[in-house]
Amino acid sequence: MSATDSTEKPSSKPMHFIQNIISQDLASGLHQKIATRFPPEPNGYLHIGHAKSICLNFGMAEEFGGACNLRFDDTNPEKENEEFVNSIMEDVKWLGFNWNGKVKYTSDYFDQLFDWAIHLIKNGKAFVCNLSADEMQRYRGNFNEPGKNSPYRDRSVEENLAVFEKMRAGEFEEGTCSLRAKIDMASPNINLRDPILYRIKKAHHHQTGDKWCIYPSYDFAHGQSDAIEGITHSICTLEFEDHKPLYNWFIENLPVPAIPRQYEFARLNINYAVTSKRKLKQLVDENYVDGWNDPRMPTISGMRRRGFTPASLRNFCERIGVTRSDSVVDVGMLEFCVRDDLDKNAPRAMCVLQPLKLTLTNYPADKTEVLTLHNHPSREDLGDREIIFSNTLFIEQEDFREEANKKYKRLVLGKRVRLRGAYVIEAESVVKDASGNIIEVLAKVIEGTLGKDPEDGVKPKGVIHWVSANHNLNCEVRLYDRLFNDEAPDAGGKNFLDAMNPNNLQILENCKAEPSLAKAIVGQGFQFERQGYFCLDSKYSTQEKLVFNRTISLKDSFAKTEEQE
RNA sequence: AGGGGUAUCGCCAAGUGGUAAGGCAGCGGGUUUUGAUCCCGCCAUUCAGAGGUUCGAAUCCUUUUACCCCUGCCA
Repeated sequence: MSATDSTEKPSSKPMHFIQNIISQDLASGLHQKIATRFPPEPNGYLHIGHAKSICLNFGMAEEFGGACNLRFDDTNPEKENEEFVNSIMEDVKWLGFNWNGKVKYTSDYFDQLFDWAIHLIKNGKAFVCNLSADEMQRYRGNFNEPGKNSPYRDRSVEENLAVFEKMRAGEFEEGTCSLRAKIDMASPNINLRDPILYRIKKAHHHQTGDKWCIYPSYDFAHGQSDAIEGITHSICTLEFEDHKPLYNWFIENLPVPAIPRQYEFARLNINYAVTSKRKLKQLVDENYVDGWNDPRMPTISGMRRRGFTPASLRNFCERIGVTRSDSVVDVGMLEFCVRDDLDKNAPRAMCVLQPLKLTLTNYPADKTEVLTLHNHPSREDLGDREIIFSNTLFIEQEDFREEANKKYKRLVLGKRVRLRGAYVIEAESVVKDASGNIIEVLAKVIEGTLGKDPEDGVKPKGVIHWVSANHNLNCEVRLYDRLFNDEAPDAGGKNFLDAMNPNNLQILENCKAEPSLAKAIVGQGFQFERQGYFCLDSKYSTQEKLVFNRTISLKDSFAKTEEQE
């Protein structure tokens, strides 16, 4: 909120169509205050696509001074449970949103919904149908042929009332009958061909227990729940557009307390990922990943465990926009958003992932120095930390080469490099094992180079990170790569499992982290200098054994130039 | 007797009759004790195609094409 908003217009983001609709409704006086809702079904964990919907619904309420409800759309007890309810609440809170009042459930309205079903029956607009599922499908017709009226369509109001009451009393088996709206079996919109309002499900419900054995359908429950809650703008995804005439039919034919309006936007798709609860569930159930919150999953809980921040996700949702056209956002956009946030806010630290011993020949073996490093190159408020320097260090294996061309800006035999925050050194010789692997590098410290360039004018080629061999934390680091190699794993008739990236996880043992990382806490992101952004793993990290997840690597233009040669 | 949607740069996306914003990616260059960040520059004579209206069209009209959604007692 800035006092100079009016003068910032040229740089401000243009409004998307939902914002336009809301501001017009407010300007015209249609609404004094808007109300939205985020209506997840608790049958799985939330994913990045839900984040878009959350940001949109809660975002509109925030932006226009309205309220947003969290409402569990719990009309199908067979697929839903409390675990999902809890994870969803946690994810919404973590993203930084507060729902209006207490959590709502569609099941809170089952009594009212039942009364409204009676109302429809009494007005001759609903009937109990005894067609089986198969029969009903045949009566429904198809895209090219109109449906036929159910033989039960003309039951009397009295009979319908009586049979519906028996339905509710549990006198019929599942699948033997259903309550249907009496609309138009010839409608080109199949949703209007006498849709089901209630079906029998003798299932225990996570909120209402065993009170009901009939449950309302999505269509019969959603709009009326919106009306009960005074939702003004009911925002959903494109596939529900065909349901809108039905949504409005209920609103028009029932004595609802308010008139909500439905608006549809395009769901989020991201390349190199799947975002379908069914497929994500399959990855979990068949153990391709380590649970719904596996750091490779595009679930909100997975991304949280991976080290994504709420700000990065919200910024991402802001950047991708809201439209009605199907689109596939490049995962690079998401990666940019995390890097952007973490670069600005994550304290820096050093950690050697694949250690190579480095001995400084002219530095006393019994000497140590305490060096002070800034926690962030530009954020003084993030403070400083101390690092111990000694004559035996670990550097990254890939930061040393016996010989290299001028493009290689790291340590080369006979050449110089700067040890981050410490001295410039020059490599003198290497020690190899029996099979010719370099197991140690010997180098000398160039005197007087702490915080200064060498006096002889021979500047180091680059800077590498390091950690003292006797002053570090042994830890495990997990490097994640995309779960799929195919940018559209589930496009066409493909089996998305065939596209899985076999190298989506690399576990590095015996990494060497600087001692300050002992104070790391779950949820806090660090930049391991020159490597990327990392965070403690909430599941496997312990006091005895630190486990870090790589959230995202740093942009690596060197890797790119190397590739080209 | 099918219906409902959507098409603007590799990817998102503004634009609503006055002569194509911005971001991501990419490509050059500068700064840098992170090959990061940051900074500067380049990146759509053209808006799915074809006609038409107009002084003027991504925007209006006609028509064609492509893609997405809908035939659960799922949401």
